[in-house]
Amino acid sequence: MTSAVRVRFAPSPTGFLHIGGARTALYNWAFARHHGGTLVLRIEDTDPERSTAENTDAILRAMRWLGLDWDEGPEIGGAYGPYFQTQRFDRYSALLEQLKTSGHAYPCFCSPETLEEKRNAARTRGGFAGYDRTCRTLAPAEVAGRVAAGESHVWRLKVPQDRGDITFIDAVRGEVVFPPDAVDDFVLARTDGSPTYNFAVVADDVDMAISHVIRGDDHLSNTPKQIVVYEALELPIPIFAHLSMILGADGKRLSKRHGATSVEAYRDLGYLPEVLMNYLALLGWSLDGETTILSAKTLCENFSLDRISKNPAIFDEEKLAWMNGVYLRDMPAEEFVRRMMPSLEDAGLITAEEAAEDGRAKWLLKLAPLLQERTKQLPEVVGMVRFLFQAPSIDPTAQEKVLEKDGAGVALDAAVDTLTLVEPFEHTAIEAALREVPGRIGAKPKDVFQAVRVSVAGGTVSLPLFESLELLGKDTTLARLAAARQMATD
RNA sequence: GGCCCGUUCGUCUAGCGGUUAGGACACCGCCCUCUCAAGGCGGAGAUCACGGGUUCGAAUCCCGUACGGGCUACCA
Repeated sequence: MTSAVRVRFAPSPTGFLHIGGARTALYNWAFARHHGGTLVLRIEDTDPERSTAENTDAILRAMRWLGLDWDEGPEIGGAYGPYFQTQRFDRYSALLEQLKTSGHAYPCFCSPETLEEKRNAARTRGGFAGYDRTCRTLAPAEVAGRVAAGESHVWRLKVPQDRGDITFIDAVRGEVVFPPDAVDDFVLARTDGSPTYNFAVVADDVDMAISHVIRGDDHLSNTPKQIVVYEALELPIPIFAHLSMILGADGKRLSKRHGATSVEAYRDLGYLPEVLMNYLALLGWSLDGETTILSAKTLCENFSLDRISKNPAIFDEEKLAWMNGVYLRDMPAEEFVRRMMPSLEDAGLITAEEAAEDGRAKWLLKLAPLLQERTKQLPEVVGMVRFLFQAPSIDPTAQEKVLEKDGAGVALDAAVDTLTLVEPFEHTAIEAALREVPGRIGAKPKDVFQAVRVSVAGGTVSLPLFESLELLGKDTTLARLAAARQMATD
C-alpha cells in the first residue's frame, strides 16, 4: 500500500502570483489530482516587511482564475492548519524545544558583525564560508550564564560532524549529492525567536504530512539543510522534485523588464485561463512530445514527475498567443460573445444591457464566428468591430490607393444601385448581387470589393465584406457608400 | 571563491545504446480566397555546447572543459 499523496504550494505573499509560481502551483495541483491526493496551500508570510494581505488575496484570486483549487488552506481550512506561517509560531517553538532537549540545537552569541567579517575572510581565502561553530563548543556553564544574563542569541542546528555526504533522489533530477560542508550549523531561530525559512518549511511540511515537495529549482541547495533538520527530528524525509526556472526571451530570469510576468497581467491581456494552464503545463513537462493542446482533465490524468524536464525554459509569448487563438476559434459562438463583451464595453461600443436585447444578441452571435478566426487576444476584437458601431474615418492610404483609383466612383455607383434592390439584406444575396457588378461595368472584382470595403470599413483590411454589410444593415451600408462616393474618382 | 544543477532546430520539446534525430510556435513558398485571418500542402532550420573515453555502435553511459543558472543571510 502506498501512503497518501499530500503536496503543497507555499507562496510568499511578497508580490503577485507570477508565471513561475503559477507553474509550480499547477504541477503540484496536477500531481495531487493525478494521485487522488491533497493539495495544501500554505502562505509563507514570516517576512513582515514584505508580506501583505492584499498580496495573499491576489495570489488566491489568480489561482482560482487559473482553475486551480486546493483542498486545505486559506478560505478552506483543514485538519492540518493553520495555513499561515505567522499563525504557527507555537509549533515552531515546540519543535525547537524538542531539538534543544535532544541536543540538536545550541545557542550562538556571535554578533552579526563578527559573522559577516568571518564570512568575508573565509570567502576571500576560498572554500568553506559557513559558520565556524565557535559557540558550539562553549562550556555548558558559560552558556547557561550568558542566557540567564539575557545576552541575545540565536539557536543553531548542531549538524553531526560525522554526517558524511548528503544524498537524496530528486524526482526530476535523479541522485543529488552534497558534500558534508554544504551544510553548516545554520540558524533555526532568530534573536527574536522567529524561525528561519529552512526550519519553518520543515516544521510545516512535517506537521502537514507532506509526502512530496515540488518546488522551484532555487531551493535545490536548501534541500540538504532541510534534510539534516528532518534527521535531527528523526522524521521521514519527503520526496523532493525541483523544477527549473522559467526565463524571459533574453534567457534571463523573468522580471518586470520582460513586460507581463504576473498571472493576472495575462488575464488582463485577454488570455484565457485554460490557455495559460495549457501553455504552462507544457513549459517543462510533456505528455508525449507531440501533443500541444490538452485539457486540464488530460493533464491530471497523465501528469507525472518523471516527464518534467530538467532545463530552464524560455517563456514564449508568441506561442501562448497562438494557443489562445486555437482555443478562441474552437469555442462555441455564445461563449466567445460572452468572453469578448468586456472588451467591447470597455471600448464604449456596446453596453451589457444592449447586448442582452434579443436583436443585438442574435446579431452578436452572427458576428462571433468572423472574429473567432482572427483573434489571438480578446481586446483585438475592438479594432475589428469598431466600424460596425461607428462611422469610420477613411484611412488616407486606402483612400488614395482605392477610392482615388480610376473607376472607383463608377464601381460605388453600381454597388449602390444593386444593393438598393437586395432584399432581404443578407450576405448570400449581397454577395450574389455584388458579384455581378464587375462584369457589368467592366472592372476587376477585386477593385469593386475593395472600393466597397474601404467605403464601409475605412481601410483595406476588414472582416469579410458580405457578412460585414449584412451586419451593418442596408441603410448604413448605403449611407456609407454615398459618403465615400464624394471622395472617389470616376 | 566554494558547492549544486543545467546544455537536442531561433523558442518549447520527443528521444532514455542502433531513428533519414520526430512534433509544435515562429519563419519562407504554394494552394484556397473579396482584404485580413483561418485552413491545406511543402520548405528551410539541430555536425544533439566542446574535448576525451567506454562500446561493434553514443544525442543517449563515464570523465573533463566552456557557458548559463541557483545556493552560499538572524530573506523566502
